[in-house]
Amino acid sequence: MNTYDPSKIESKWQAYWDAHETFKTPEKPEGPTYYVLDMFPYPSGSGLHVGHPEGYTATDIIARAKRAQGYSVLHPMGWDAFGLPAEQYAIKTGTHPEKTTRENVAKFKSQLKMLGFSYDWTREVNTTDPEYYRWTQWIFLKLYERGLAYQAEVPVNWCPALGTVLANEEVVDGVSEVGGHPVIRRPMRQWMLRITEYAEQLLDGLDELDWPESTKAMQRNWIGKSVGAEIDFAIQSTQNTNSSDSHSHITVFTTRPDTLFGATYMVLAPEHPAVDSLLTQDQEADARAYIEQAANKSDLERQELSKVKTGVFTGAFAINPVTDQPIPIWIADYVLGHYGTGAIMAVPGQDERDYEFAKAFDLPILRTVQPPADFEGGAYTGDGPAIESGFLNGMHISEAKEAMMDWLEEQKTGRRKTQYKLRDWLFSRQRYWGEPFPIVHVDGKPEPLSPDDLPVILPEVEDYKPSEKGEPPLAKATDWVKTTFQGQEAIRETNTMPQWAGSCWYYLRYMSPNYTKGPLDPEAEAIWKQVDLYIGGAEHSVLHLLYARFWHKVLFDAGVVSTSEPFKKLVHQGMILGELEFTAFRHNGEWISKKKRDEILENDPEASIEAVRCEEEDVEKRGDAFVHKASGVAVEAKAHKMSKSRGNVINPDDVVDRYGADSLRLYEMFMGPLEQVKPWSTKGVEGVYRFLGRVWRLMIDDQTGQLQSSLSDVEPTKAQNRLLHQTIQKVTDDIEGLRMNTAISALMIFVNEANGWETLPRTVAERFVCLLHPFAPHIAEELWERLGHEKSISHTPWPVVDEAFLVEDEVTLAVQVNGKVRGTIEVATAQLEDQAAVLTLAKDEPNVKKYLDAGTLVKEIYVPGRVLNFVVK
RNA sequence: GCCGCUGUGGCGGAAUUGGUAGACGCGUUGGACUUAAAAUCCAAUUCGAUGACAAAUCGAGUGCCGGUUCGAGCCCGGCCAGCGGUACCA
Repeated sequence: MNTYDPSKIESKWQAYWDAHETFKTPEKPEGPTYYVLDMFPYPSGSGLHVGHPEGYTATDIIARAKRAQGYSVLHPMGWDAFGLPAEQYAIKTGTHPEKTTRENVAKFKSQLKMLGFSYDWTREVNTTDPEYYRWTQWIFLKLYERGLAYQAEVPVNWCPALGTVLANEEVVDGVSEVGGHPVIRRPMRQWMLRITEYAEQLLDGLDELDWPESTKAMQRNWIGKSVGAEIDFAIQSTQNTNSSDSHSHITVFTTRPDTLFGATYMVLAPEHPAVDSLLTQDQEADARAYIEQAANKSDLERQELSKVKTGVFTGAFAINPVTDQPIPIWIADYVLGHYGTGAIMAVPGQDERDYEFAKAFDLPILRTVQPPADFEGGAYTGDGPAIESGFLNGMHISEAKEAMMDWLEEQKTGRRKTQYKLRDWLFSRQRYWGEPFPIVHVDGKPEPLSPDDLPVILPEVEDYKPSEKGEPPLAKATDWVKTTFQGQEAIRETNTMPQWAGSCWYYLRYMSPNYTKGPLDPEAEAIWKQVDLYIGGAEHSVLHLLYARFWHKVLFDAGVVSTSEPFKKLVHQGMILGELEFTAFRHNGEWISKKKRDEILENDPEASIEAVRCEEEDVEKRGDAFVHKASGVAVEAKAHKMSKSRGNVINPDDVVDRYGADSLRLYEMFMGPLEQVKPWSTKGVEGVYRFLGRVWRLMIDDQTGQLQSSLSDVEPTKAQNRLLHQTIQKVTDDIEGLRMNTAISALMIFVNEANGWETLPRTVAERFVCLLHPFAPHIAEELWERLGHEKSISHTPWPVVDEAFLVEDEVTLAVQVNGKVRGTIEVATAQLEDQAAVLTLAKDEPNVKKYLDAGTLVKEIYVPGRVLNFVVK
């Protein structure tokens, strides 16, 4: 083995690491600790795609570098293995999901090992393992005990095709996120978690987190805090309402109490409980028809039809508490039943939606905030002095709000109120492959099991389908369902928990995966506390990350953990797209430009347009666009998402086969910034593969397989030391900042330079290998061994920068005239502070002199060591 | 619409604090080695102009328009485009 052959060295070192438990986490860490975590994968049947190794390589580099820097590192991996695909496969084929899961886990694990990640595999967790989910159930009991888990009959998103209820977050555009099946609303008895109780804390906690701004913004948006007031509107008594159980008043929520004088009508959601009692006889038929219609609309229809406002008058009136005037009460589906009180005061003068509705139904519009003179729109939502508003007149919005809320509270007809968009978490699913609830029902009343009765193990069932009625598959395990509780007959809860449950706390289990007295060992918790760095996809910005924060805060309040947030720093890796593709378009046999195509499609979405894939050599760049050489039309140049149907999927196994794991790792890190979306380039992989070949030949003579004769035990020269230490500094800083692409660039610069050296001092070579090792661990181990070391490089201390070597004798200084560089001068480092000498030197530079002579020197600016600028007129 | 992010060569991207724009890699071109090819190595490569060649010099240039500054890819104001999220949340 003389030339660089990744297939041989990679399997060799993977076997070595396994045999020596090289990456075992110290049980009793000394010195600083570092917990670096990947979002654990759902082990799907299709195996790893190239997106997985991106984040995993980044965390692995951090883990390896931190170990070398003397940290005790916790770097584990596991499986988020409950979930729909295995269950649907079971429904189709009858294969037990446990079997599918076991096989998929084995496949994933071997693929991860193939990439050389330094996980401590002795800490592997699997959410479907009864010894894991017993603690998921235990945490549920904690939630129950603290009043945070309850049952409710709620309208839920029922998906007939999947046979289950979905959380709001799992419904996208009215269809299921998984599979794209239609979803309808239907009331069912469900388990709920009171996440709303933690809304304020979940919001506040974000401020202290080192997370992407976009993710924090999404969570803030999701929690949706609004500060305002509740206002009670009395119902005007009339003889002709049709019900006797009359509501005496209706409460609305508003963020604009300052506009109360402009509230000219009121709107209830069709689901509002007071609707029945308000309808007058002449309005009843119309109103009931409308309510019926609204109830039957799916979410999708409600969204599609939302362009036009619809509604119906109830016949009843409410009294505006500040004007004492009666205002009509309407029903409309633009008011949501589940937000606020399900009723609003409509202020068409200052609210776009109310304005549209008022226009459509000819309701009075009153402006109570003075818009600027040039304002032309309908509703004015900006600031201005209050008008037509009695005691508020002249006040601006914020002042008027306070004054009105004070008045409402004095009158006892309203109160300050904070409202959240966040709703309680629908926590049950009618599925088989999930955690059973530790709950039994005695005479219809839920009873929590004792922690000693855990785990409640998933029973075997004949088939995995839910019943027609929507009963969960577990209901079919009749022997299991029938049980006793404290001597009484009882039936078990047959719902299971959603997939999010297991991932809400897995990062805690890694700290003490075999602990039997609780979800985690308090001693281990005291050591690791929280995740220092968490890397995973942005698609989990809200769901997983919000739910995990919620559970963590509950566990904090319960005294189980000592920190209030689970993930200190969070980074999302960007998606990897397919290779750049050029597409030309043809319409009726004629080549058309991309722009033309868009125009045609806009007028006629059905138009038949042929997309023709072009090779790179058939296109050229002209101006801003790429042009098809043969026809001269602009083509589309785009990297597309990888997909089977497009045929642009890159399989990591193939890349490893051809170039090795080190090249795949290195390439994925070299592509660009971690967080960024980036197109794949197979040529790029070849580039880093060539780099590793150069590294190999820098130290190994590929004729003989021996160490290069240039390698010797000599003292490094000044220049060699400088380059080495520059590289150490750059690589160390860049790893810390997760700038892997520029760290690799620094390694390349080193090798390019060192290739030209007659001798390569051994100490320099060794330290370079140390720097390379987190990125390309296999080749680094092999070179380290060949350099004569017996112990793995993984435990070799990280090279330290010696600043003394970074100092140069001479620096090149740019000399500008009027901000343009006109020449450079060499200045001895010692002389840099001597402004007069530097200026003299600069003025003598021939090209600079030319410009100085052409005008009058009016100003000299010198930033020592940086730049010199002459201003000439 | 609203929120967030991003616009730099033929391509992926550097420029960490306002101080020589284009590091590093890909591609391309030329050369060396070779009977030849592969592999490898060396050199050039933002665009344009001047230059026989070269050295060199000049002009333009970081999505667009304007501003601040001795100096702007970076700061400020106004746009445009793309990506992601969200959408009657009162």
